[in-house]
Amino acid sequence: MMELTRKGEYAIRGIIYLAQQPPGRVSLISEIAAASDVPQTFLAKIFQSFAKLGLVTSSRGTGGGFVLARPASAITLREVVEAVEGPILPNRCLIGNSCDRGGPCLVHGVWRTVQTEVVNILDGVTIETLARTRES
Amino acid sequence: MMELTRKGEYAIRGIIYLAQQPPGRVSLISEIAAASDVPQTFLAKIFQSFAKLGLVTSSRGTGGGFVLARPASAITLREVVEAVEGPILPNRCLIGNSCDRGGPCLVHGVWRTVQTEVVNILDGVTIETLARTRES
DNA sequence: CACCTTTAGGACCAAATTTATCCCTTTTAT
DNA sequence: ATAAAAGGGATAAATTTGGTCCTAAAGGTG
Repeated sequence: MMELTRKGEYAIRGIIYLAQQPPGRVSLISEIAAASDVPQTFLAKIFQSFAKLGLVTSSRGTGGGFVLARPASAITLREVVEAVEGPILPNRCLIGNSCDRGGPCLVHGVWRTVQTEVVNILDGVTIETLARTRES
Repeated sequence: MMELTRKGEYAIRGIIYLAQQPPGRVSLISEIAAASDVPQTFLAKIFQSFAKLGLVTSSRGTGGGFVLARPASAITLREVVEAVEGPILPNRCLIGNSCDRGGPCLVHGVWRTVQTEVVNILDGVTIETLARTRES
């Protein structure tokens, strides 16, 4: 359970690739897709999300492509994951605290703890850190 | 992301109901389903899994039904969740450490941390605790 | 034994989600 | 103009989710 989907994996691979380019260097979606080993059209959708959320800057036409909108050290893994997978919510009842069935559910507190922990971990990892990691 | 499915929710509701019964009291699947507000045939499958894993004891025929196989204090939320949702694996690459694409993936360590944290949280909560919780 | 009750297990199915692909539009540089 | 790129919508196959249904097996009871 709790699995990241392909979309999430692709998103991470793609943005790490961008972070590994020389600062300011514009990358084509075709280039990122090839390097990250991700279907190009699918990755294009992912980067559209990134652009809408302000994680990357896109430009069209000749010489266009994608660049990080902020330093990689200012983009967290949480932002990247949530950009394509939505908010980290281990249980539906955490949305608006609506557990239904009369009264809050008994596991509410546990899931809130899980959510907080996972968010903290992912917030503590930047794309810069990942881009520099050699292994592990 | 990371959402528990209905199956997981139903599993938790069902086993908490069992834990709230007087010790040794046998419950019918129809009774548990009605009380937990879960489709009966679906819950039956869930309790089959519980029985196979030794979380509950089942008996057939007149007077049959389900009882906890151990004290509720000795059944963790993790066991219940994993019984129906499979192991807690935030990323596929944690299965056998096979990240593919030549070399371990850069996020491997992060996902392992997430996995460990979540497992620890869920291992720290017993069904007895949940059964006694009034709210939150 | 015959019959009823209850779980076990397999087959099946509809809906939702995932994992894409395709095509046309818009923007921009030359 | 034209070519190069991303933007955005429609579509679709595959997989997963969320069930249902039917028959079998096991265990009591008269």
